[in-house]
Amino acid sequence: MERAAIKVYNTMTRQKEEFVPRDGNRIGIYVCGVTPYSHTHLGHARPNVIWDVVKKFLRSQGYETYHVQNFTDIDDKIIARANEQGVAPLELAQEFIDEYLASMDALGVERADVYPRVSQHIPEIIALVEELVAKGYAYAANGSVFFDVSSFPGYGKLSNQKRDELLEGTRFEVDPAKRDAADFALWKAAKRGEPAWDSPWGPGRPGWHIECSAMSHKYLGCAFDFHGGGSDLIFPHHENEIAQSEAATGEQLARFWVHNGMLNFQDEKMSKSLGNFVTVQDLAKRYPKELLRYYILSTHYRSELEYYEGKLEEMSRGWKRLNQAVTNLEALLRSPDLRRDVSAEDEKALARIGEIQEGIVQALADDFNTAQALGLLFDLVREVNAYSNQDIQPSQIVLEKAEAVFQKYARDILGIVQGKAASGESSLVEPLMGLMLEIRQELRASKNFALADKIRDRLQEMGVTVEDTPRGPRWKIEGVSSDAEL
RNA sequence: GGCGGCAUAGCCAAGUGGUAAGGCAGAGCUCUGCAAAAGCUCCAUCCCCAGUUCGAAUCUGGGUGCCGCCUCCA
Repeated sequence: MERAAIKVYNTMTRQKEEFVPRDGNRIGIYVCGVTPYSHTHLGHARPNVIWDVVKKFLRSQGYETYHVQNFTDIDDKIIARANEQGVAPLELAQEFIDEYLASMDALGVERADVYPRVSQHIPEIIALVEELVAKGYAYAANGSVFFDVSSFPGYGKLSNQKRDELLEGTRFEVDPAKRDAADFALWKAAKRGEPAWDSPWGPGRPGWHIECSAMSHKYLGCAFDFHGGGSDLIFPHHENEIAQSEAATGEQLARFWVHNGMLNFQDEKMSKSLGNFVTVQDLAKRYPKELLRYYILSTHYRSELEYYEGKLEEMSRGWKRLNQAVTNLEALLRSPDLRRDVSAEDEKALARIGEIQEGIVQALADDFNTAQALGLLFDLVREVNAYSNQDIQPSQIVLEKAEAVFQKYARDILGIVQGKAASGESSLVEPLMGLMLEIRQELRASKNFALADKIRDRLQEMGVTVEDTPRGPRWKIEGVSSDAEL
């Protein structure tokens, strides 16, 4: 198949670069996951939905993807919270991991290929720390091991930080065991009451960044294709990962660094520590997942995205029009008397649909510009609605072509249009509605509008909308094909 | 204090040198028994100043404002 040239913005070089996979068709992706000590919120949903779309798009272009996402299930915050609640830290982590995965399912996000956890990779982590010590990049002190930042010349290359200026204006207390304040822990000596593992330096546990170096290397090797995460991870997390990994292997950690913008709530970053979050579980109960994705994808992934109460309701108006267009198109496609030929007018329509499709591919290939793709999808909405409203009978060929574009991009890749209404559902509804509308048509024909309107009103009260179109009446039940009603 | 990023209509949001996509809201119109849906038309010169250029929202310099990171964070 013909592939579009894919360009991706690389945080490392601060520009868009053409992307070619490391190994032919196979694309290795590592996206930083979460520290599961609290609820999964909308801010977490963003990178997941974005990468879900990226993966699906890349596959539609004929690539294979291998996606790794970690869980940092050993961490100060987990331990602190577990102690508060009197449960085991790993138990607490498991609880939030379950919620996290359920949240992603609720958003229609495809699972990663592997979800490695720190607690299950202690030997790999210890081996990596030992290697760094042996190579002179790290030193042990008081049962802990620190990375010696001065030993790695490239330190700061991702975030553009200068080592001398790093500590200016910092607000935290420096561990006295460190030789330099900028050094960071690879291994932390155990304190009482904390989970600990045996190591060459005594009982302890991994520092924050080391797990990503150990696990990305285990599952993806060196210089894998994409390393992703929120822009808040650029420093220190990703900078430190680079130092650890590249010092140990002598090779590049990842080829493309892809960072998504923050999701703001009332002009502030939504985050667990600020407590200003809305959980995915809660949102998924209130809104269809396709609407949530539509909202997230309506802005380019590198920009900030604003959330506020009522935002989804605002978004839903346009989103409904898109969905309705697809639903109507599919209903029309089922009607028996479509033209099978292709007129000169049809050729023009086919050409326009083809242009739109090509535009969507180009938009997604250009740094995954979902916002632009959405705009094009609305062009298609208008095209299709206008075409279907013509006096002449529409051509099946044209409708099928448009439907295929909606199916592939709006449904399969972006996931912003609801699935086809479950056909054959509820045995009686179809024929009963058919009968009802048939009678109502007869009432209208005999100008008994009062009764005809009463039927329509009463049905509306029950949640069934009836629309009289030039091609006969049409009915729909709100949210019939969704998990939640709007 | 250091390092990034952003600033486009009432709101949201694409567009990185060639004369402003798209969505929501608003106004008018068409279709319609009515309603709904849909379609059509209208609705901005791109934070400010100074440059470069035949030509800039797009490049350069200087302002102003906002956000993120430098502490856990997607």
